[in-house]
Amino acid sequence: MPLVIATWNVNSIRARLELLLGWLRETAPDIALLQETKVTDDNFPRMEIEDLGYNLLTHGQKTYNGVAILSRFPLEEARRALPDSEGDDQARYLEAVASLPGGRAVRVASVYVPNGQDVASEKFPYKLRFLERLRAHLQALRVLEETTVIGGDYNVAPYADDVYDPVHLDGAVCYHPLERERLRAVLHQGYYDAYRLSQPDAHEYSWWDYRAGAFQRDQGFRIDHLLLSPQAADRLVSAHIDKTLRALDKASDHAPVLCTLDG
DNA sequence: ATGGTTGAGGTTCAA
Repeated sequence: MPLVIATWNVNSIRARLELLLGWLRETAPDIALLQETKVTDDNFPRMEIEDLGYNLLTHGQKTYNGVAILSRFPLEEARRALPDSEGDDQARYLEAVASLPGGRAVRVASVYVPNGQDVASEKFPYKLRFLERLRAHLQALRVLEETTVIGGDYNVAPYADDVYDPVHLDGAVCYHPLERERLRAVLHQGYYDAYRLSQPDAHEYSWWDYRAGAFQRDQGFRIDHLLLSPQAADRLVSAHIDKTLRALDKASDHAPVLCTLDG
């Protein structure tokens, strides 16, 4: 039975609820990893999502950030922050183990890497530190040799093929050499970018600015990723970006990214 | 063109 796992920065779960519910009904991912829910856990629209057959874990805060995991399978071992997060109260990481039929399991996480705002702002070094903490945690997970899918808005385009104008954008936030290096450090220790593994030569993006007609001009960045452990990469069938969601009215500025694993 | 748009929530900040 194929297993479909998606990541999507919804840019407010409440503003996007009708779009999300329609997408869940039509696309029916087995597991959906959501970011920028922008709501505290007590105000999360649980019932509408649970009514579609999903188990739900949330980790949110007021106004900003917030992550969630939706799963057709039971979720266990929830973790709501990266290790060494003392002094960081931003809701950006949620991890759990989904128990699949037949005694199998997949560890998943929904991560919302800080945007960084501007290379000169104090938010940029916070972004770099967050990426390093993420790298260290994924290194620790790797020794478990599990099927693991870390999905999210990484706010980093790793390579030149992942932005619309790599020459002009070099050094810009989300395509600065220091953050590309930090994301690649995650990849180099043995995690695989599902989309790039499935589509080595494609030029598609997952985020387009709301402003200046960026989507119509296809001036985007591929910053939303599904990172696979070697055991998950072994099972990868395909991956794609669902750009149709970005074209709808009341769209998020991000499109969902999906992968299919076999077995 | 330091503009442009969206969301939350409050008279601006973050993306």
